[in-house]
Amino acid sequence: MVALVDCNNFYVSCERLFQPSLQGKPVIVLSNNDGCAIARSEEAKAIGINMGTPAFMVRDQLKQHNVKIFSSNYTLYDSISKRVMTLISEFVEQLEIYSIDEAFLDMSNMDKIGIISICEKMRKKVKEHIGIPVSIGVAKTKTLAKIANKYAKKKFPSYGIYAAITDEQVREMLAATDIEGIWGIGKQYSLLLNKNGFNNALQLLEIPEAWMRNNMTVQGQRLLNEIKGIPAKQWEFENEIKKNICTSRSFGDLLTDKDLIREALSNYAANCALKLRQQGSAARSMIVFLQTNPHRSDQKQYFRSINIRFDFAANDTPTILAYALKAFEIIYRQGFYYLKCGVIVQNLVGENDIQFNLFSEKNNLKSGKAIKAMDELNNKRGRDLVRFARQGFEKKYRLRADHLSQRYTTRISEVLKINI
DNA sequence: TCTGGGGTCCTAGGACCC
DNA sequence: TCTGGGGTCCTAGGACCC
Repeated sequence: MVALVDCNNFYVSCERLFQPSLQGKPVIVLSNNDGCAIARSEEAKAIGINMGTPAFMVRDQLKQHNVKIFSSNYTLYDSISKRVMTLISEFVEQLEIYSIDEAFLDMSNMDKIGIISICEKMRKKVKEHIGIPVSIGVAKTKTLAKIANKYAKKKFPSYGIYAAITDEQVREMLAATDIEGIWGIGKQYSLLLNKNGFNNALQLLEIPEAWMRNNMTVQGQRLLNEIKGIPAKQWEFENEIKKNICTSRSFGDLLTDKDLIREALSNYAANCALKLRQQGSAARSMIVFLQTNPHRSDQKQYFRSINIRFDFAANDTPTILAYALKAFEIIYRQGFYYLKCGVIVQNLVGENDIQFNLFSEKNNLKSGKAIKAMDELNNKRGRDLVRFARQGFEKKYRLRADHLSQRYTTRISEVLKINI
C-alpha cells in the first residue's frame, strides 16, 4: 500500500501559522510578481476564486469579501515543508518527497489496521507539532493514493483520511471522481476522453489498453494500470539529481532598456550556476530566452530562444555568465517591451566527470577556488554579497511583492514578536 | 497598470550512417 | 518504368505535474 500525505492549502496554512486570526477567513497567496492566485483557503474557494486566476481580474471580489492577500514567501514555505517532511518520515521506513507539500509513503508490509492507525497518529502529530493540516489517501498505487487523498478532502474533510483498500472502497471513490480529477489527465486528455464518452474514473476501467496507448502514449497505458491497482510508477526515494535547471522571472514592469535586461539575465545565469554547484552538476549546454508580454495584443510581439553548446561542461559563474551574455547579444532586438527572460542549463553531468576539451584554452578548474570562497561567503551572509559586475546591485527589474509576510523561521530579525 | 516558475516524460521527424 | 532499408541520435514541441 501507498499513502499520499498532502498539506491542505499549504501556502495559506503556512501564513495562518503566524497569523492565527486568519482561521476561518478567506485568504489567498499570489504567484511571483503578485500575478495569480496559487493557493486559496476553503473560504476563498467558496467565493469563487479559482486556481490560477489573475488577481487583477477578481479584485472587486477580493475587496468585497475582505480577502487577505499574501505575496509568495518561498523562504517561509520551504522551511515549514522541511519540518513537515522530517516529522512524517519518522512514521515509515521510506518516503518519497514529491513536491513542497506532498510525500508518498511506502506502507507495504502493513496491515489495514496498522495503516489506519499510523495515518491517524501522523495527521494528529503534524497538526499538533507544526500546525499544518494534512490529508492522507491510501491505496495500492500512487495514482489511486492521489485519488483517495482528494476523496478524503472532499468527503471527509474533518477526518482527513481515506483508505481505498477493498474493491468496494476503490469503486466508491472512482465513481465519485471526474476524469479531470485524475493525476496525469490534464485539459487535453480530459477533452479527448469526454468526447469519447468517458466522464468519470470508474468508466476508465472499460477502456482497452491499446486505445490508451495509441491516444495517450505509454503514460496513458501506465495510468490505466495504476487505476486498476497495478503499480506502474517507480518509487524515487533518493533525492533525484535534476536533469535541467531553469531560472526565469517576469520583470516588475515591462523593460525596454537593454542594460537592465542584461543585468537581470546575468543574475539568472549566476543563479543557475549556483544551483548547479549545489547539486554537484555541471552543464554542457544552455538555453537563453527573451520575450515580450503575449497578453498585450496592442504591442509588437517577440519571442526568441537560443541553444548554446559549451566547449566543456561547466558550473562556474564566469563561464556560465559569459555564455549567457553571448547568447543575449545574439537574440536581443531593440524596440520591444520585454516581459521576461530566462536561462535553462541542461545536459548535466556530475561535476567530477567533466571531460575537458583537448583544444580549449580555458580550464574552469582555475576559477574553482575563487568560486568556492564566494559560495561560502554568500552562504554565511545569507545573501549574494559577492557578485559579478554584470549582476549589478539595483535590481530595478525586480518583481512585485506588495503583500509579503516575514521570514519568521529563517531570519532572526523577522521572527514573530509577542507582547506580554 | 496587472496573467508564475520550475520541472518531467514522450514522440515525431530530420540528419546521418552503413 | 519507377527511386533501399534499417538503425541511431538529436531536437522541438506537446502533454502533464505542483
